[in-house]
Amino acid sequence: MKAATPVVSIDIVLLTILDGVLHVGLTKREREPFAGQLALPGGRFDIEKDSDEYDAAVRILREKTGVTSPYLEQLQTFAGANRDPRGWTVSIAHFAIVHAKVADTADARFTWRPVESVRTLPFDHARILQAAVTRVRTKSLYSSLPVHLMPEMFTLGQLQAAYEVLVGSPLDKRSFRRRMDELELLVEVPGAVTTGSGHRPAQQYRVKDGALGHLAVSDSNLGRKAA
Amino acid sequence: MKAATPVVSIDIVLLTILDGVLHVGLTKREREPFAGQLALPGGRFDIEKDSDEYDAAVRILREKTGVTSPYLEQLQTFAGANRDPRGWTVSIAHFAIVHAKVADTADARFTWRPVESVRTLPFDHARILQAAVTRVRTKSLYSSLPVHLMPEMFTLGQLQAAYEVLVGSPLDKRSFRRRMDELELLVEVPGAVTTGSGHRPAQQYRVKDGALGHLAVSDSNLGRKAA
DNA sequence: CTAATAGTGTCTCTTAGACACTATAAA
DNA sequence: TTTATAGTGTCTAAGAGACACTATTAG
Repeated sequence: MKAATPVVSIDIVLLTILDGVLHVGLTKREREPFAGQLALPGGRFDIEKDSDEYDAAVRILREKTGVTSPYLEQLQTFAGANRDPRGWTVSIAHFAIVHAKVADTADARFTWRPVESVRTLPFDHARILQAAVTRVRTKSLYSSLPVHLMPEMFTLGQLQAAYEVLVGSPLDKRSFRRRMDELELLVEVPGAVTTGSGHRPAQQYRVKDGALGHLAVSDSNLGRKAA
Repeated sequence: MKAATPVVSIDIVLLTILDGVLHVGLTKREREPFAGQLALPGGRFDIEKDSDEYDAAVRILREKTGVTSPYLEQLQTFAGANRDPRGWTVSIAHFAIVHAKVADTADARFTWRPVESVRTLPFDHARILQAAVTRVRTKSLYSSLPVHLMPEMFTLGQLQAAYEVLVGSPLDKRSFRRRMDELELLVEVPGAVTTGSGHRPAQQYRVKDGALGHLAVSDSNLGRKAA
């Protein structure tokens, strides 16, 4: 343990919504410490392959989970002597968001767990998860981040449901639609309408070309109902 | 160059306001590469002394600059193959804010430069500086971050001037004062009044006990005048 | 008296939140 | 006909921005 420089790794908090509940993707650890336990997917830099930390995060996410996320962002770096029993370590934490369809394609090694049901995790992964969830909830209040939870086509009702899961409270339907309209982020898919649902069909939307990648931001409170 | 794990360091963007202009603190590099050039102060972890990355940043800031900042925050981690000619490196960037009086106490090795006049810096330090300035400006719009640029006692006029430097545009005096009032962050210092200034004296204020350390946040736009 | 900053209220406009009914399809 | 969701307009209240004058001190 006399390495002059600590070991650096990347850990990824992968989030999605399944059955209306926020889930986090976990992998079973193959090695000690904590072998066999569920933990955040992570890995080391490959200084041959990775040109920067974003590259590395994309590669690690793909290799460990089979998922390619359209939304991947650096969260925060956690470093210290007490987070890993092997000694001083550094973790550059990221978070990623995928929609349920992509979530289904994840590896078998991979498990989705409702965020609320995850009590303990190895290392300081519970703290990292906590930080990621807080960040996602906060960003959902003032940005279009939740559209990344949507498949290519979706209805406004589905999108509102995603916002509600992330924000954690019900939103006013008309205020929500007004806001989405003002963001000018979505376009109707002509003729595409949900069907076979036993009620009035809904117009489907997709994200405007080029509008994804940078988040649309607004000052609004999304028509969140008061407590 | 075959280290399996990259070298990790901490770099710090230290900011203050001197003569009404935002300045960054730079140190002359003693070693290659870029020996003799001005760069952001930085250093390596000391896994004996530092218990986490915040600890390390505090220590490095103190050792390299002689400054102890009441405000120090992790900014972002920059990693990659092309940021340092020696190979793959990782820098956990932080930013710190001090008021002008503290700035004066900095080491002789240490130089303050107007942010706008800094064109090039070694490594990717120009990019790190850019990111820090952007973060500080953004946070100034909706939080009380600029009070950390103030000495213990200060007038509302001085505080407004600091906000204006960070935000980059003039603020409406009455809207600004109303906002400060609503934040309930400041208290008058009884009897303390500026004097000898050739004009009406001003009430001095200090930050309320315990109110520092977490930023007061508001949704307002600070009475910023429209462009 | 002049110069320079401190300090103080009100109006208006924008924006967010609250609210209820009709429309449409499947069973 | 029932059930379930889609879709649509307006009012109101709160908050932010804009605005002009008096007060006080040093020189």
